[in-house]
Amino acid sequence: MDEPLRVGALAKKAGVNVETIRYYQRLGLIDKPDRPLGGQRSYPPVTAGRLQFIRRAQQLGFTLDEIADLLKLESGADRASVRRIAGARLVQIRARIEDLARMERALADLLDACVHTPGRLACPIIGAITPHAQAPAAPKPRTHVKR
Amino acid sequence: MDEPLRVGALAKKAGVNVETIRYYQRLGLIDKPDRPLGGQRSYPPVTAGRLQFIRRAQQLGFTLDEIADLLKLESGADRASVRRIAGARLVQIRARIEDLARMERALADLLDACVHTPGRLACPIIGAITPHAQAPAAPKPRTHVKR
DNA sequence: CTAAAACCCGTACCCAACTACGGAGTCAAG
DNA sequence: CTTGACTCCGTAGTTGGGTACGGGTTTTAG
Repeated sequence: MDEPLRVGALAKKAGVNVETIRYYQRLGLIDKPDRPLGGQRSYPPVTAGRLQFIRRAQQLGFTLDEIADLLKLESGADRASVRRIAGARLVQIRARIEDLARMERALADLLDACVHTPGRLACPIIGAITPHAQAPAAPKPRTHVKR
Repeated sequence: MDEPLRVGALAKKAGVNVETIRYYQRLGLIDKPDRPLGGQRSYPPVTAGRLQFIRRAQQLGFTLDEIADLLKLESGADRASVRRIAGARLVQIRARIEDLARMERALADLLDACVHTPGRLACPIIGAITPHAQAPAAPKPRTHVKR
């Protein structure tokens, strides 16, 4: 159970698409073993572990870029760097959650209002979105919100 | 204050990029006024309101596709359709929040563990991601997870 | 030995929401 | 009447994480 695998077998073992493996190779996330003169590459079984590392890190919200960094630190004792990466990601995740929570509240309130508004009045959802004549507009016409 | 505007002025008034206006025209979100024989288009000032409608709807989490639908319903009394669109978006937003909340908890716990683990032990973050030798692998070798 | 399966590789495409570019036309000021 | 700002238009690039295609080679099953 330690024999080398070819891409197809490796992909099956790790539960990813063959194309994904090739993609990760292009990104430098996994090694590309030498090709024996025109032949087909064979991968050490540990590569499957690397692929699973990547998948788990993705589930924790890391980007492939960050995962590349984490892989460099994988065996190292550089916990400070790992914490830095994880901390940065955590901050981003929290910011995104707050963003979405704001949307959720606003939208839920509007839906509620819509349900409880008598039918012949205007829809509160549309009302909330529609600009009412001379609104003071943006006090700060700043750069576009990067969504 | 009701004179027609050219794209540049319209863009400034609405706080968006000129290119964005052209983009929305391609998508059919805003009208493209006729061009007077080789000349430049002029827009009625209400178009700025339409652009603000779009921006506000975006802030509520609607996609441009959905916004196109909402714009069709803008003046209509079809509250049921508006509620359907808003409801669907709300469900998605909530699902995304739960996703992120899971990540947040997991990552926060790991960071915490990392901080409270003596330095010479392995980093718990890396440890959590690393596949530990012969894990039972996937109990369900199912089709590729559509992420 | 032959045909099917699997591999290799480059390239192009997908999603969303834009942004950028470049050449040509137009418009207003000096 | 020229300069410079603005507009028009099609096309292409961006980000992130892949997927798809197609033609050529290699391996493997029968």
